[in-house]
Amino acid sequence: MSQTTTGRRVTAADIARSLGISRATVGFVLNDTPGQTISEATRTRVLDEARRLGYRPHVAARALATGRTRIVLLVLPDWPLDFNLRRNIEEASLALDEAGYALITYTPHPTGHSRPLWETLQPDVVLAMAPWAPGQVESMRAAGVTRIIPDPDAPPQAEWHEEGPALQVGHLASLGHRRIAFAGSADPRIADLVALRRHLALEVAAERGLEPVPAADIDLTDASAGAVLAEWRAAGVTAIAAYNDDVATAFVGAAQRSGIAVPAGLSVIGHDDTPIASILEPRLTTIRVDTVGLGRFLAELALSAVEERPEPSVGPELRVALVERASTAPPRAG
Amino acid sequence: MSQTTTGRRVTAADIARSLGISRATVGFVLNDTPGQTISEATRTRVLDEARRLGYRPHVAARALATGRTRIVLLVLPDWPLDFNLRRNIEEASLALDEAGYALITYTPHPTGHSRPLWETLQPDVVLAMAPWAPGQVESMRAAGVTRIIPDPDAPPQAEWHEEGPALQVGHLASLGHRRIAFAGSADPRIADLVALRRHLALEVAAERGLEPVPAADIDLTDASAGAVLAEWRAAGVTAIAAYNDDVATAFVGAAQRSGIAVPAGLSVIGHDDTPIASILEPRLTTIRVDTVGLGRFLAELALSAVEERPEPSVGPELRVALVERASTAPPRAG
DNA sequence: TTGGGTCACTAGCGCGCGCAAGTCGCGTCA
DNA sequence: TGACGCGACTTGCGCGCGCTAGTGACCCAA
Repeated sequence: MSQTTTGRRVTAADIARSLGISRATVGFVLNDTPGQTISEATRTRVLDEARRLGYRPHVAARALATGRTRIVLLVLPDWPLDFNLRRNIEEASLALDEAGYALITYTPHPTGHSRPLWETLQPDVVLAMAPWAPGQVESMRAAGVTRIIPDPDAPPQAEWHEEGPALQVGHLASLGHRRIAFAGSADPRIADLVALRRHLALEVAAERGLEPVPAADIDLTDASAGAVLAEWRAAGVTAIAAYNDDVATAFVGAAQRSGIAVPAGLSVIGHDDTPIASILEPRLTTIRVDTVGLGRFLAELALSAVEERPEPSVGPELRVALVERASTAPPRAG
Repeated sequence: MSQTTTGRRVTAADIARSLGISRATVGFVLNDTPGQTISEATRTRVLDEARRLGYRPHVAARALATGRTRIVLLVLPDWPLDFNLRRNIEEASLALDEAGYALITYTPHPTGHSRPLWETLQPDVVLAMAPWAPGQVESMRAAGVTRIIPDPDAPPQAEWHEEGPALQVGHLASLGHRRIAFAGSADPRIADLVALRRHLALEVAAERGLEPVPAADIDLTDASAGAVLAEWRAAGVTAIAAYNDDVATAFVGAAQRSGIAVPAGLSVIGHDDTPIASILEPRLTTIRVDTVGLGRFLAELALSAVEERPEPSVGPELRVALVERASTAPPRAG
């Protein structure tokens, strides 16, 4: 028996009426309200009746009464959602769900004129993975959103968890490579992240006293990897650190097409450990990121904002890790 | 001056108080309530004051009062969101926004145990692009969702707007090709759509009295297109109709790698007219789908459900169109 | 016997909004 | 002159829920 039978939705008042008790009692039981003592008998009667009637709290009514919507809005950049990000979001969604919050993802489009979702949804928290664009913060504030992450008032701090490039370069260097190149993607939507990883790679190379790292961004949709590779080979490059596994794949393909064996003649290391990395021949050495941990961290961040407790610190389990496979090897002697 | 100044949110009552009029009048003005006569003077005073105070209606309160959330939930399959689909959604979102509805997209994940979004959001309409999975409909009904599209009670009807394969085969046949192959994608997530397009292609070929169409699904992540192509060539295939532009691209690449010129030695036609189609060399002949029209149609479908008016019929502008470029040509004589 | 202190509840307000029903003054027409 | 219609409002309820401020009944110590 549920609301479909009666046509009207089942409310807490229905439960109370059907049991001959007050609405407040029902509310206390259903919410486990602290500071209220309810006899075990009543408690189970309420719970059973709620189940029997198919009761579902009315979210709008609850939102009106509490002043919170229990919605977390995750603003995504206009990227192609890569494998990791998707798992990430899913994990965050799961963790938030357990805490009674719904995670909704949203990609504002520059050309679209539709009202941003934070106006229509009035979420408790708005979360983004990249810095806010100008105007967004004002728009959110005007819409009544008070909890915004990253905090627009805080000084810009170091990007999260970007230790992959250091691991890539470190690994290649420890194998004995001296001339390493960094390969990015030319997709304009991820330009910031590409630039960041490139910067970090160059930095680490300099610290380790390697020769200057040449860098180039390739277009995955054309054959530009081949041309870049030829250039780099001419310049004596023996290893490539790629922005992600897709870019790495493009270079492995280009190498094979020009008769260069991987890893004997060229080492390539990817980033993200996407499924393709372990399928490819040779299997890709890459950087694994802890998507599950990252997702939970994201959820924790949102919850800490809405429940006003201190921000979680990045745990050690969020660290990235090197996954050594078959696409890297010491440079050919001589 | 807005609610950020006072700390509390601005309500319609604030406007009324500040103007010395009743809350109802404010409501009538703000909603353009039909059947109410409001003097022009009062109307502008209310509107001005609302703007001055930075009034935003409280969505939860409105939802509680009206019984509708003005949310449309679009359930997406676990596909990689291709270019067209994204444009599609964006257009639908825009059209719905104009009508005062918010479009939220959601991908239920089989492994995720989080509550489906239709339970937490209580949307007015739930919309999907593919048939419902078992259990989903029950879950939605239990959550109180009454408007479900496609209607689970209606007999399964022909899929929307799938005329692309017929156009592909028709075009190739009219160029003089007699042995045409259909190339699908092996991605399991889009297996249904691939199967549908394959089926339609075979059907049209049979109708046109062509020789039986060989078909194969390739994995875009490996080199399987090359092997398939070799086989087809041996069987006398002169043209390929591809599931989408990506698959077409894979075959163009495979052909070039084995020294077959496109379109002189092999015709390839794609589907979707993604950006890559016009960039590739040779530029891809493909099928353009009216994403904008389709998006508006989707929005119209949702609105018709929520406002209980008849479903829109598919307009002629939603038809697919052949985009003739450089990857198809008559077969080589002899 | 009385006062105080649990325990297990109930009465009822407030959240912000939509809207049905009522009010009041003013012109119009028989 | 009174009935009536109409424009321009106001009064007030209800949506479903959370939760504060009670209210009895019962027990126990003084």
